[in-house]
Amino acid sequence: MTVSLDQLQAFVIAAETGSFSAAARRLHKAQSAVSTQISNLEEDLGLALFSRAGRSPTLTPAGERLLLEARVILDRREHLIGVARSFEAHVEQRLVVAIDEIYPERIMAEVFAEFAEHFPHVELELLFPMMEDVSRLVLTGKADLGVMWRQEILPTELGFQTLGWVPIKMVCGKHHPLAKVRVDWEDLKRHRQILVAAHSDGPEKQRLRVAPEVWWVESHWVILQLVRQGIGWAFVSSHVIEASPVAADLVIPELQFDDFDLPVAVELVWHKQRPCGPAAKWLRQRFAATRI
Amino acid sequence: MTVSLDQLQAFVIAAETGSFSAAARRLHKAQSAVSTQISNLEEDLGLALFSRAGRSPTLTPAGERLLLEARVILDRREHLIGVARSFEAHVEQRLVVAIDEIYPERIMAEVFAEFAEHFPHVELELLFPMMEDVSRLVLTGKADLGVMWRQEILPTELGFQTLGWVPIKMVCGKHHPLAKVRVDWEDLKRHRQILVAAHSDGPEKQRLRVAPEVWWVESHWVILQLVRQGIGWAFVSSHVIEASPVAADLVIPELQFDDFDLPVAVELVWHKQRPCGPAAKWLRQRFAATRI
DNA sequence: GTCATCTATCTGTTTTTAAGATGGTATCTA
DNA sequence: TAGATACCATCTTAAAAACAGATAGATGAC
Repeated sequence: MTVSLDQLQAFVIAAETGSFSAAARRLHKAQSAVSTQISNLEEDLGLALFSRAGRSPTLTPAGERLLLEARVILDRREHLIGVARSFEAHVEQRLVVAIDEIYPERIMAEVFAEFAEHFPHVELELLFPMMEDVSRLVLTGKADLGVMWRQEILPTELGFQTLGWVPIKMVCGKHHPLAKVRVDWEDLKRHRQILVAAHSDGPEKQRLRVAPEVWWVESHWVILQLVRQGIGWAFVSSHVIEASPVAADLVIPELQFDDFDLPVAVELVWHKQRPCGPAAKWLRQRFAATRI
Repeated sequence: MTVSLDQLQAFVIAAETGSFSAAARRLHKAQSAVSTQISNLEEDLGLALFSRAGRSPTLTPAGERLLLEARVILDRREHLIGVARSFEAHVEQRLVVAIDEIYPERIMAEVFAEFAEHFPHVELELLFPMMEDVSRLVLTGKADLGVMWRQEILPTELGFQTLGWVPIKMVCGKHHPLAKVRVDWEDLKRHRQILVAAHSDGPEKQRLRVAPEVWWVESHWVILQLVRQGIGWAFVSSHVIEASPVAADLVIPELQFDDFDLPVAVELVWHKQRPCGPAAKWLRQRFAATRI
């Protein structure tokens, strides 16, 4: 005879309830069944799991230790069944989501925390490319879903939906010449602008370009580091500025022209022809339900 | 009906052999048994594990995935049984070994590699205290076994056995005044000696003291760093010097007096009254079998 | 002491599992 | 193309295991 899952189940429940009878009740079996199962298990293992001295059985040291192992095995069975159910429901084995850094991290974390609960068996890959790179990844099938800035021209193969608007602020370093003046449009043109760089070369890349002199940087966080050093000014979404460790050294100057806080639309993007599995569908709805 | 270990076993073996019949032979069962077990498992999980199109069954994508899970579960069963056997054999759950740094690391690594194979279920804690601290740990029960320098006065509660002799060399930095001369005993007294520091204050601590001016340092590796800087000279076991990343900057000067390479005896130490379990016994024998 | 509750064990029954036999199918060879 | 071989599914029957129910002994609460 060999250690079976039923034996382990009886063992674990008995250890939890502290009584074979109670375990039998919880398992909808007769008390004798549980009693013999545990007895058999003990014989198989060659040691006593419970001490039957008193009224109710108590775990021996070996029992304590093996209880941990038994729980692991039973958990793994649940896990296996969960994975099987995912297959049954045609849940994706793997989901790749590309998200622009302008999407607020806090909300993202909430969404994916829930996702992990609903789809514990889906392997998730999160990419953080820049701007148009998101749509490129979705277009080429390297990502299943994308979250990105609204683009004027989006390939027709892609479906999209607006998630909300992220306010964009002009930001510069504490000691930058623009830090202390009311800035007008011409002032911006006179200083170096630091822009988000994307791998792909599209018209979108230039949309926020104001100054003739620009640097391209592939990370918002690095941009803020550069801005802090006084190397130039930049348009950055406010939540990135707030969450930045260098926020204290940054200034959001007053603007002379019509209160520029250009809200940028954030879009959810997917490929129309590629069918969405349940996990992707759920994510789409969840993202859409959370207005920024 | 529920997923059972026998089913998983049949599944895994069938996947490994690529044939239900072969799996049946390996399991010493009839082919029909394996066939129905896998069939039942598939029904339980609600999906096909194998595709029966061709001559021999091949895993479906779901089968591939679930094979990993099944293997984990079966491995954990083996593990559980292993832990149980340890209890049966009264193997220690946990073993604490205190080892002086002068014991050669390479040998130590070999010994514990073998130990891990023989006693995969024993939780091991390795401590590296200095000199007499080893015997203190063994004496107070904080360690089960100790490996240390021979001490002149060892508490009578401790049993011990010599493992071998480690040659001790006098070492100094490349630019130290002693580096270029034939050193005599009086020379040593004139320069700062760097000694191994122990937490406990015993006579042993002073045994290797030669110079009036000394520093105490609790790590051989740090001692060599200091020696390299020319801060002083030290007695250090040669394997520590050789294994040191700063070996190139160190010098072992010629000695004028009777070829000092004071071999220090390395002892295995245990507490006489505390009974040794199988794991400790094995370790003692293994250490003793390996002469340094 | 009495009562309620627990566990171990026995007994007969039910369920599950295994083996053996059979038939159908794919693959290889002559 | 026919035959041989190895494979899997299925059916039937026999063996084994698991189960419920009953009972007896033990423990702790009152």
